[in-house]
Amino acid sequence: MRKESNTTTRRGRRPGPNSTRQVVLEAARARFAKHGFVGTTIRLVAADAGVDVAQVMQFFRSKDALFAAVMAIPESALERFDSLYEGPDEHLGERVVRAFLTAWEGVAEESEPLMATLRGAFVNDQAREQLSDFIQSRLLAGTSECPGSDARLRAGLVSSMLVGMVIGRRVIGVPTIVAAEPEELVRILAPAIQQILVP
Amino acid sequence: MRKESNTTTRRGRRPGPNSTRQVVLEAARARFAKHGFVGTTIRLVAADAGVDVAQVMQFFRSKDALFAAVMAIPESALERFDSLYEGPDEHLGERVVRAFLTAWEGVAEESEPLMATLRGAFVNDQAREQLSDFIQSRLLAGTSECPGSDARLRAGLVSSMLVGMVIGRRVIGVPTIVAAEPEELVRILAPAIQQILVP
DNA sequence: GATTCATATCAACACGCGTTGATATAAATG
DNA sequence: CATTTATATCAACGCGTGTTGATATGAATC
Repeated sequence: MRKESNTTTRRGRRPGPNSTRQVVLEAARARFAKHGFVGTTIRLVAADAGVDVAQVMQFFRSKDALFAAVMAIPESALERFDSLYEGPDEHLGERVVRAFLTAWEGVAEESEPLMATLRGAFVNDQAREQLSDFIQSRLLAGTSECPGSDARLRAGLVSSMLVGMVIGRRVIGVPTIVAAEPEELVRILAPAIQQILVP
Repeated sequence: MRKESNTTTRRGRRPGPNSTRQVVLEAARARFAKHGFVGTTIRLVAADAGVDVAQVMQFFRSKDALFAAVMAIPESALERFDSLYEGPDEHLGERVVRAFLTAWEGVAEESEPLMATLRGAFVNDQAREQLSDFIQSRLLAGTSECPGSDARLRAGLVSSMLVGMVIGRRVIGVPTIVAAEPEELVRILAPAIQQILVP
């Protein structure tokens, strides 16, 4: 021990701006969102990022860890659902439908982790649990839960069904649903969702 | 040419009852339904059926062909949706919800191909198309389509959302939705579905 | 009994995957 | 300059996969 000093005396080269790590993460986000967990290979992600394969393993420890880093749902997406119950009750359905549409179809930084989670939920346990939690309790985050009611079930069903709509639009690619304008979806679905949430 | 005879004079051993083929098909159906396309390996199917791996490839030509044979949606499931529009209009929503629940949760012979198609739709193009067709036009099979209306979109949305509910129940495993009784689901969802279908 | 075809078994192939180790370059410190 | 650490590159391993070919057994026909 040359330099007793403190418990931590940093020597040698300092960590850089982690620029390549960021590049890899973005490439992985896009791949996972478009092709799912099994459809995405580390080799492809590395190629997309213009980086060696081993580099990916050095930054993230494994494919699962990389996926976990990708599907961490960003704060902006969560906030979108947190304040949903604030406002007039008669427009709750409309706000909920809009929240789902913009969260899953908005900017890539927000929608890609959600798509990755969605596609991964069929194959990866961590993604399945994350999506389960999201469906189960995200809509309820802003409400006051009264026991003995079926509010939990109703909120879960709404989330589950709207996720189903997103799947029809972004995964299965049902022509009619894909072609529909967001506003048209809101017009059709809002009353039904409203009816489920506030019976 | 020893025996000129007709163009087809069958010689040698006759095809048996294809009993093992049936065993393989059932094993594959169960595997594909529970673990999806990529989660199912030919070796596991063969093991389940107590059969050699090469046997599976001999009966069905490839893994894709085996999957195609599995996910052929059985007639009984289709009929369930064909006659849905017959009956009083004010109970249409209820009938539709019930049809989805029994089709996807009924006897294995009917529900397993549907589950296999559903899980495979995220990874296999053939399954994706099959599910797309199902969502798009199965609910409309019994109705008279008037042009210029959005009946197609509404029916597609209903199917897509109810598939979403099934996913929450059978794939993601959202606790509250899993625990719900089918009758409770009908009670909550039927009015909303009704409202979408007959605006 | 010889032939012909259906059925079954075994061993192997080629491929892509996630992952690892050895090693080279580059930058910041003593 | 020497050392330490961060970053990058190369080549390979072990494994499981779908798929194939050679070959044996069994039953129906001539």
